[in-house]
Amino acid sequence: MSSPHTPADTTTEASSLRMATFRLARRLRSQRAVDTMSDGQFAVLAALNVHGAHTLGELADRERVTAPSMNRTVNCLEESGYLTRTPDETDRRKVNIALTDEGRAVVAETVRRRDSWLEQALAELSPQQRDLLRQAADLMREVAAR
Amino acid sequence: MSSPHTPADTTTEASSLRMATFRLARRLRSQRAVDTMSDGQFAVLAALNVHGAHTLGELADRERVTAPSMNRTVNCLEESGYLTRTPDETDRRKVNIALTDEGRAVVAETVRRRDSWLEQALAELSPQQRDLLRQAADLMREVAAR
DNA sequence: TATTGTTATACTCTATAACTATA
DNA sequence: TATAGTTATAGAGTATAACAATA
Repeated sequence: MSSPHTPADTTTEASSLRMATFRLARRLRSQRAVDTMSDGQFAVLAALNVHGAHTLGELADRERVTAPSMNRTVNCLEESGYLTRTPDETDRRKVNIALTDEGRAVVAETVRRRDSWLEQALAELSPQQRDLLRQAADLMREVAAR
Repeated sequence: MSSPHTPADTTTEASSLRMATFRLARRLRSQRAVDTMSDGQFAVLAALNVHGAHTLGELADRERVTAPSMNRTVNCLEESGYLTRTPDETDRRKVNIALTDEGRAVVAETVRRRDSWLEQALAELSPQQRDLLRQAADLMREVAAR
């Protein structure tokens, strides 16, 4: 047992990493209040930017949302001119979704803006600490892919 | 420039950590699909559990939501019997919000359930890798507190 | 008949504005 | 008059169910 007002045993390895992850994620999310795009919208543009064109179903699976939800998000991004829908040549039920040049530009700008706060925070750490976080990021991706 | 379908320079230190953090946070969040409580509701119970009683405004500030939003969340948790509202003795405009025994129990149970997936994932890593993540969690908390 | 995408509709969470009670 | 909390109402995002088009 610890002090009177901290009765929870939040000291396990997993709890510590879970709480740290949620806290940093929340902090990063609050930092992007400057731009108007939602997390979900940006995640779609980022996925298209990194992995190339997707069908609607592929995007929905990747982002773990339903097809109607993804459809709404894609509609919004299409209206904004950030992506295009093109019927698939070989299977005309499918729709290929791809970034426009403007979409690519908005990804680059959003990444730049979102990362600037984190870059400043990392700059205050030692080279050893930054290297540790770099390795940790790889492990976190590995764990998340499980 | 890199390969044709990966035009973004998402390879900076900050981008890598940001993406890994969001990805792991999303994975952890999806893993708690078994319980009915939302992230926001659980965060309130966890804050009360760790830091003791709060007023409504303090909870809203801590969770970075508006007072009406927090009010709704607190209403829901009060109906479920997880917390109590008590008018403040010295300033009767304020309301002190505190966990019930049932609230404390549900925090402990939820933490246990949410962490079990992560514990299994961590068990597949080497002791060195787990130690690295332990240190990284401390650094992430430090960065988030900035 | 199965699959892909879309539309219709409802629910949850959050926000702003307006209101009540107390300082 | 200012502050803490609450209520009223609206907007964003997500879900399930139903539908259309194609394989």
